Amino acid sequence: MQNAFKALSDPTRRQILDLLKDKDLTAGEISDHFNMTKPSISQHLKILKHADLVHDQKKGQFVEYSLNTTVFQDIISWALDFAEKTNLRKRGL
Amino acid sequence: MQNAFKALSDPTRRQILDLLKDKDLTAGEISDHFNMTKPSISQHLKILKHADLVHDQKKGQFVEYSLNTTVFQDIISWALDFAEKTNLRKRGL
DNA sequence: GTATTATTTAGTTAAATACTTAAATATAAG
DNA sequence: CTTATATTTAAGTATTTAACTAAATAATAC
Repeated sequence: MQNAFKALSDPTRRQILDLLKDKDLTAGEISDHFNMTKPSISQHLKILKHADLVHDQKKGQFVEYSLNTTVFQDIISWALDFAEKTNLRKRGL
Repeated sequence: MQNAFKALSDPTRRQILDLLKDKDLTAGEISDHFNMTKPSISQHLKILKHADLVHDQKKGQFVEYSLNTTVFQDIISWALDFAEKTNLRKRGL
């Protein structure tokens, strides 16, 4: 999860994740959604992959990207811990 | 929530949040936990405050910082949406 | 008021980041 | 095997970021 927050700090990468939430897409399909060169998007995909936020699979000459939900679940646990612990403490429990 | 991910991308700021999870602390008490100058910590606190992750309150000559859980709750909703939606879709529902 | 302590602001610098273009790799098609 | 398409890697550059020191602000104590 160390790299996840870094990866999530960029708006382009969060947009990519939003696209992948609805359906799996190839690198080219993803880059079609942005006013940015393919190499730039490729870099972003590399960072998302390294943060385990996406998974990639070769499909012939294409590379299809999909969301990996495990880190999202880690983030939920992390944030829940803050919200619960803090709110309990503030009520003096 | 736009600024929250940016704020969370820095390890020092996440450590500050970890400290505040256990108890409210003044700016000076926070900086005591780091090998870093007070101005540097002050900048980090400013960023956390601007991202609504912490709240500050003047206590005499001190400034006491505490966690604000609202953005953590937003993050939980955000991540839940990814995890749920994606997992349902992958099961063909 | 003057000095002391707590914190923030301003200005500077080094390192990291997000782009770009050009070249490399890999698969597919003729 | 040559050409075309999809994607990534490499190299360079401009912007952003995270740190520092020095100075400013604010509250307390004498």
